[in-house]
Amino acid sequence: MKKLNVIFCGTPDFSVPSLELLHQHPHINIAGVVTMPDRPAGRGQALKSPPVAEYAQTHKLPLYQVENINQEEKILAELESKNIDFILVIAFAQFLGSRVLNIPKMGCFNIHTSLLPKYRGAAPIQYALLNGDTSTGVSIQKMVKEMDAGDIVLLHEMPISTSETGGQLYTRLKFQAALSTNTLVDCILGNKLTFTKQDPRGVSLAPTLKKEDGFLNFRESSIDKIRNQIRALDPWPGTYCFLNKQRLKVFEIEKLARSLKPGETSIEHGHLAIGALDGVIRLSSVQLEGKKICSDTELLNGLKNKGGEIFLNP
RNA sequence: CGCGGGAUGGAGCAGUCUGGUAGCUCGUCGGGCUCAUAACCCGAAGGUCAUAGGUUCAAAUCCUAUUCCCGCAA
Repeated sequence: MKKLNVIFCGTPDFSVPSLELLHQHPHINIAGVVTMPDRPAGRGQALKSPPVAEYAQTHKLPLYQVENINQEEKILAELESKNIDFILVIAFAQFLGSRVLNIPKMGCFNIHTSLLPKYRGAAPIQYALLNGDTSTGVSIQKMVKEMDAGDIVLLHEMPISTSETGGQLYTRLKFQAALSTNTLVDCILGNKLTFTKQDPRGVSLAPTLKKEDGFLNFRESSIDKIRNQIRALDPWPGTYCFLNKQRLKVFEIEKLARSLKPGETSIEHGHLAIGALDGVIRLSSVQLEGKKICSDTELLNGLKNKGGEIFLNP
């Protein structure tokens, strides 16, 4: 059987297992890997390659690192000349213009980590958890010019456990995405692709999260909302409030059988407690800026100024 | 050299500026009180102050270098 020529577009570690399975597939030839440029990252701001770029370099795949593929005339012309069968896009972080969409004969397929048409956009995993959904999944859509609006080719539903964090779900979806990639390839090779239009009534959006989305507004939130916010945004961007004008990350909370007004705080019995809309929350695992994660009891043991209003807004 | 905080008994911290007996809140162990207790009272153990040099009569503290941890930013 003739090998299919494929271009892979992706950037973070999330994309790597899918690229790996694709690369190892006997009937696939990776004609190109497109990813973001190296960026300064982390403490010290050392230049760092995206994980997909590292994989491509290790396995000597043709690599294109570009800020915006749509503006790279030379690379576009080169890819157009390669007789590409399809393009696979996973967590690429770039929008594909019509010129790119028209490169492959079969079209461009995108792996999206929600059950489309739900949660179109950049942060579907977090939004599923923020909303307390009990299931999510992996969708593969045939890309069109509108973001995540293409016909559905493949759906795989997965249950979400009540205590699952964003990081844990991310990891599970990462490997399911790779399995779905394989299924997609099998469907293409067997000529068994089906295309299902997205139901416009089910569309919802999951726009890119900002740091401020991690701010815990106890005064105006229910306990369930706070709990979902904490697990959805763990490990990124993380959730926080303020303690004596210092940033305090919050990792775990408990419900306390006490009575406090929404926004009111208390530090009795070694508990850092604050009132939410429908009950009292204990911040049982926290981290002060520059410090390590510890329990609220440990934090209070070392705290000198234990009086007054301890939570402040930015 | 992106900005900044930190390393002190088992935990979280103070003490460092201004060098001179190792301190606080807990935990642990022993005892007491109590019907009882996560509560209260009394007592005890436990630290070569991250590492290596230097200054000094004397260094957790001042100087130099190194290692490790973390927040921001990306």
